[in-house]
Amino acid sequence: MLTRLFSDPSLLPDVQKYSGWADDSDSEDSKIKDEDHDTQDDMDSSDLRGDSRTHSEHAGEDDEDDEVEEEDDGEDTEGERPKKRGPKKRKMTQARIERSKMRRIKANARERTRMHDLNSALDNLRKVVPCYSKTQKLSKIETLRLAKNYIWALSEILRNGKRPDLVSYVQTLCKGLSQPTTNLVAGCLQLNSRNFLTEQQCQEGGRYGSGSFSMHSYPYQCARLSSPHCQPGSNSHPLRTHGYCSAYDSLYGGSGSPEYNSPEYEGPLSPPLCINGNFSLKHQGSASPDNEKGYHYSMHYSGLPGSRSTGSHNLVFGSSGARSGIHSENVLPYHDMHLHHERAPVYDELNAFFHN
DNA sequence: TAGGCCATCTGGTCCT
DNA sequence: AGGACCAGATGGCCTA
Repeated sequence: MLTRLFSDPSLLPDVQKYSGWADDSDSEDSKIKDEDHDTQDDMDSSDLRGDSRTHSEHAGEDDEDDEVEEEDDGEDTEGERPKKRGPKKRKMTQARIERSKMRRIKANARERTRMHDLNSALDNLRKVVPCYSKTQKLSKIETLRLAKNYIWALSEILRNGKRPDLVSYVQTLCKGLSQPTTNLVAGCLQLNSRNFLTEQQCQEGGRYGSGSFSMHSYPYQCARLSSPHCQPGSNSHPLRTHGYCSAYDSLYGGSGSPEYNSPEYEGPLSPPLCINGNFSLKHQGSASPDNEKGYHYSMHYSGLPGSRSTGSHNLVFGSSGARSGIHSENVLPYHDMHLHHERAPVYDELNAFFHN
């Protein structure tokens, strides 16, 4: 058991702590370590963790050490006080202490991997919201807020069946975001944040600074920046020379700037939008656990008014690609869209739809 | 230096 | 019984 633990890197931090490997002498860890070494023989569980043990710790004990400690200190004799109920305290033998430590070590390792999984899922989310940078990541809370706003914005687009104006689109995206994140989104969408700050954000502006926005200050780029059209210097647009590619422009075919309306611009969607409601994520060949799980996201807009049929055009939004006229094979999974930078046919349809 | 963000540990609770 | 999930505590790192 111990051999397996020591050979498992994920368990090392705890193993180090409980084995006295940690060299941070005044840390909490070392306190626990010292206690362990000082009072192992007659130590109660509270010596190990500072309070009572959990039920699971009781549960892990064998019959071999079911010695029961003397009930309190003899105060409740002769019926002066009712006898305490519940399981009697068991003496902490050396073996029990060791088992307790091992349970804690394993639980810590599980918790670490759980949090790592959560963080990798959050990283995947960062890649599909409008602002993505490997170098300067959005914080967790801002990622969630932006994702919520983005979903809402896309839902509104589908519900209304028409493209919103840039300002309201960005306003939706930035609702509830901090000023720095608002600036970042503005950077991605090529807007000066002063142009679209909500009234509330303007009132709160003092918290985050002047509200001014500098393209040069935030190296955020859209998820599809590696596309030739998003590469710095790929054309003369000053924003592009700084490496920015507008998600809005990608989505709407470049309405934000006249030059983007030129036919040769084939800016890809960023982040990916899948019209038939199925959104598949395949990841790059990492060994992340997410890969093995084969995420498949489904978004159903059928409940939204007008989402089934949007009037003058023939697009029907629903979970069934066959019914919608957009076949599922026409929709590249996220992996393909991000790695190969090819336009899926559905993008043309989408752009045509928004250009009507 | 204060505040924000994050990773980790920990104990409690719930579920299978 | 053991694992998943959660929230609180703590300390480190970074930035304005």
